[in-house]
Formats: sequence, structure tokens, C-alpha cells
Amino acid sequence: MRRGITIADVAARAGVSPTTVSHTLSGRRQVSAATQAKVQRAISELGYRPSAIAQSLRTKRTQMIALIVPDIANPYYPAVARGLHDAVGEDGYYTLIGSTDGRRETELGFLEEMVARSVDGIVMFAFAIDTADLARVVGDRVPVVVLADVFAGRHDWVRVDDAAGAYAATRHFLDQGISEIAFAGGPKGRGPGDLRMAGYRRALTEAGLAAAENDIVRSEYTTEGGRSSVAELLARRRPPRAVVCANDLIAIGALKAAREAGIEVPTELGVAGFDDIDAAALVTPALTTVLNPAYQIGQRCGRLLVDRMTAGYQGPPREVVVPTQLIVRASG
Amino acid sequence: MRRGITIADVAARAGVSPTTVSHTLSGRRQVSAATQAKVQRAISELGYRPSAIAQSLRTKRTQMIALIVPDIANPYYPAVARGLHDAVGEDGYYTLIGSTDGRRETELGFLEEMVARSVDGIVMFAFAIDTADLARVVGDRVPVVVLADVFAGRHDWVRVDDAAGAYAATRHFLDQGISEIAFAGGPKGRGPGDLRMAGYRRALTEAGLAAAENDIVRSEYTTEGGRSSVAELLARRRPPRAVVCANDLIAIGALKAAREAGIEVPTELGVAGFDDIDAAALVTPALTTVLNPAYQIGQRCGRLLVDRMTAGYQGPPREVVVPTQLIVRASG
DNA sequence: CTGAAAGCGCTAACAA
DNA sequence: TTGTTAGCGCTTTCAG
Repeated sequence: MRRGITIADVAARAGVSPTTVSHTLSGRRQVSAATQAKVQRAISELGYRPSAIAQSLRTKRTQMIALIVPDIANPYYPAVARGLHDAVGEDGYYTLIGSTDGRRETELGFLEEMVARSVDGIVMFAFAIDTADLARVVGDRVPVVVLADVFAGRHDWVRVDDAAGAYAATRHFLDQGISEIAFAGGPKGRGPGDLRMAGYRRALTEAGLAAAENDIVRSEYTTEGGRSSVAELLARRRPPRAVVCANDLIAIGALKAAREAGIEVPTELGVAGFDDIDAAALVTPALTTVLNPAYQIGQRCGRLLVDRMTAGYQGPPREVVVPTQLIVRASG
Repeated sequence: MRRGITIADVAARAGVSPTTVSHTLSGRRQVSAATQAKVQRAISELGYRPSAIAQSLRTKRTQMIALIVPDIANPYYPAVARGLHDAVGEDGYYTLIGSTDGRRETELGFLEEMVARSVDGIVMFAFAIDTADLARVVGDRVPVVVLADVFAGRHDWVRVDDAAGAYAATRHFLDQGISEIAFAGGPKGRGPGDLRMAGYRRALTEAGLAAAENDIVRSEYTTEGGRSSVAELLARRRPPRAVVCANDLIAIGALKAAREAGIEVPTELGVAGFDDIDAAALVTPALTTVLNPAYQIGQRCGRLLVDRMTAGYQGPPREVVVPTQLIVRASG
């Protein structure tokens, strides 16, 4: 590993001061064309690249954004990461990613580390920490965009309209004249399942149908969870004609349960999912689902952050709600 | 944004020198228990966090690793990212991620940027650059692990055993007494399809069967590509009894083509994929495929890099071949 | 066991 | 239009 070339080396070679080299590079003050040429020549002859570290120490800006997610291997988050990447890339920001597994200690540790590294902004999918934690660890040192309702009103916040999405899916069945509609949710109080259930409930109520507690089953957000909870639903004396699911994996489990019970989808049972993961379009029958636009969410996070970082915006916390969209396929 | 607390503040408060604070933190020299206590108290009273930037400027180490991939939203790469993340995390390294879309200019730009930011190591899925580019931009400043055969022998290199995987899938059909086996590949010369085809060929040859050029179709690495190329195969007078596909998306397209042609899988047509993406287990029938262990690949990259970065290894470039594994499901 | 001082590579007052 | 100088916050000789 050879020693690097510094701005002083370039200055010496070009016969100017380091200041002038710095300014030719940044354009933050006038430099005569002749001098610029000399400097540029020295730079390319030496193969000089400024040290981002030294720049950061001086300017207090690192041009780095931290993205903190529970699991980067879960396909939802890479899509967010890509949206963020694309949104901030043109402003010269890069993304530092960490997976926390949704564990409190890891979430806190990662936040501390990111603050120590002076990232210019943080996008955080917080599962286990609260406002007090965030205030203590980050304070007002770094702008944060959160994706969790516990921080509502205290930080910029981006979310998908979960309730409206599930509402649309439920309406979709109602509009087909189906009224026996069940909901296959996630574990109580964890993840977005409850918000989605609220949308389902509202659609039924508006249609003059009471959502019986009986029509709601719960499981983990997995294929196996959906399979077993929906199997139970289908084994009843009066099984539902349709089931709205809290996410696509549960819905794929529902398809499996129907197949095992000899029930045909969509003629005997309509199935709707939520998220539109890649697999949704690939299963048989292809899944009707609610698009959860991860890419857009990442973009919006990026824009909120860039606004704060460039001081283009300094007002109170904003809430951005990204709309969902019903994607009708073969399952309902 | 309030001004940060520096090591000098802590030193002042604890009544010691910055040197001593530094050493209590790093443990790089003996500090008396009493002094340590004073320093720790001052640190927690002030909420001091050392600046990673200043540390990096001094020590020339950033504890950051760059991961450069064509598309972080493609589910294969996040799994690699997670493996890398987990492998280097315990050594205190964090991962900076960039998506290049496989474009030469973007790949080069990203590399330059990472060198300027003094990352301690680079993991690169190179699609468009060559050894000369890498030598010019990175030189010997930063250890690089590549995942592309054009750099063979010049950098540490990790790859999956593509040929062996496809060989195993082909053998799987041969062992069932099936000898009319086709191959649905990717575009010629792009991606791992050709290596996988070589494994397919070898299995046939070893079984005393000539692989006719006729038994090979090509398409993009997509579901639609697989659907159309396999549809053509199935429309022939003597359609194959099995098809080995260059990746899972093509294989899922093959399932679709069979369904459309009224051909039953696996009884009339066996289908095998490659990669074992999440969707492979979810389609109907579930896909028999070759596990491409992205997570492990990420881990191995991480370990190679950590070895280099900590100077635990300084020898010639190494080549790590990660084994594949046939996963038999319902499609063949 | 502890401290003083130098300097990593850069930028931004301030001065010419 | 350009240069001089003083740090940014830390680690590490070197010297007690």
C-alpha cells in the first residue's frame, strides 16, 4: 500500500499554494484559467485524489447516509435501499447499511456508530427503540427520517397508507358482491397488520356489514402461518368466500390451504395479499395484492433527508404518506 | 446541531491529558484503575463519542468496506450483502453499498469514490470493467475481492461452482432414467449461463449422450424469456422430457409454458432451476433447483477481506469456490 | 503510569 | 487573483 499523494504535493508540482489547488477543485473562488490548467496537469500527472476523510474532518460533512433496517436480506428493504440510493446519489451521497434484526441493542449500537461516523442523515426502520432512545443517542446532531409511528410528530416520517390499501382490497371483493370476507392478520401489535386490519374493518362497516371478531385469524407473517390460519377458516361450517391477508406471504399460504382443501381460487375463495413481492406474480394463481411501493418510499426518505441536510427545509417534522395501489391478478 | 464534545473536553473534565483519555479508550497502554474511573465518568457525564472521522484521518483506517453490485434490488445481492455484513460485523466493519446497473462508467465512478473515501476493502461484482481499470483506479491501495473470472489470478476471487451445480441437476434427471434433457440458457456470453451449460453438457457426455445443439435454447434471464424459449421446445415433434434452466426465473417461465401447453410437471416434463430464490419454493409445483448460496458467498468475501485488511494474509490471490447443492422439490 | 507536541490532509478566514 | 495560517479531533512518538 503506497502512501497517498496530498494536496501539498500537487501544489508543489504546480507551483501554487494548497489553497489554490483546493479552490480549483471546489470552484469556491475564482482561479485564473492559466493556474487552473497548471493545477489540473499536476493533478493528473500525480494521479491525485482528495482524501474524503480529511475533507470531512474539516467541513463536518461526510456525504454519507445511514440506512438502518431489520434485515437487508428481506426483499422489501433492498427495494427501499435502491430508492434511497437513487434519490440521494445525484447529490453525491452514499449509503451505509446496517441490519439490526429488529433487536433493541443492535438498533441502538448501530445508531451510536453512525453518529460517531458523522453521517449526514439517517433513515431508520425502528422496531424496538422509542423517542427517548433516539433523543439520547442522536439528539439533534443528525436529521433522521423514521418509518415507525411511535415517532410521529417528532421526526420526519414516511409511511405507506396501510389502511387504505387493505380497504381497497376489501372493497374489491365487496364490489364483486361477496360479503363473507375474512382477514388473515399478523401477530397482534407487531408490524403493520393492525393498520391493515383497520382498513379491512372500515370497508365492511361502510358496506353495512359488521366485521365479526370471528372472521379474523392471526399468524406470523409467513407462508406457513397463512397456510394454517386460513386452513382453519376453510374448515368451518360456513367458510368465507374471500380472505384479505396482512401480507403476501400469508396470502401465498392461503392459496396453499385452499389447494389442500380442494377449494378453487378464485371461484370459491378470493385471496388478496399485501406488498406485491416478486413471488406474488409468480405463484399460481397469480396473487391479487396491494402494491407497497418500497422503491418510492426509499426515494421519499432520501428527499426529506436531502432537504434537511442542505438546509433547504428547517421546519417542523413532516409526515409523508405514500399511496398504495390494488393490483388485480388471478386470485380474486 | 450542537457542537460535539471532543477528547480535550473529556480530558479537561477528568483532569488528565487527551493522551490518557485516548489510551483508556483504546487500551493500547496501561492506565491506572483510578484514572480509568475518572475518565469513564467524564465520558458518560459529557456523553462523549469519539469522532470516527478524526480517528480515520490519524490511523488511515476507516473500518468501512464497499460492496459494489449491479443492482441491490435484485434479491441475490442483498443476500450477499447480509453475508458480508455478518462476516465483517464482528470485526467492527460497516458496509457501504453502491448499485452500478452494471454500467462501466458507474462502476469506475463508484470505485474512485470508494478509494477517495479510504475504504479498507472492496467487494466488487464487476460486469463491465477489466484488470487494467482496476489497476489504474485502485492499484494496491485497497484490497479487493472480485466476483468475476476476468480478474482470475490477480485478485482474491470468490465464485459459486456453476458447472457442478448444473451437472448435478442434469444427473438428477439422468438418474431417473430420463435422457431427453434440454437446456434453457441465458444470452450467450453474458452472466453465468455458459458455465452452467458446460456442466449440463458434461453430465450428458459422461452418460454417453451427445448434447445436440438443438437441445439448447436461449433467452434473457427472466420469466418471460423462459416461458417463450421453453414453449418453443415443447412445440417440437419430439419435446424433451426434462429441462435444466440457467436460473430460477427461466425455470418459472418453463413451468408457465408447460401449463399453457397442457403438459404436466413433473410427470411429462421435469424442470430444474438455478439459484433457489425465495419464489422457487413458492411456485406450483415447487421448483427443484440448485442452491446458489449468496449468503455464504458474502461471508467468504468478508473473510478474505478481513484477512487482507488485518494483514493476517499477504500471499498471492486466492480463489474460493463455494459449492452448490441440489434442492429437490416437486418439479422434477 | 502520564503528558507535551507534532501532524494526518484538508478548508476557510484573513491578509495581501 | 493568490497565499499564509490556523485549526478540524484524534493518535502516537518521545520524554518524563
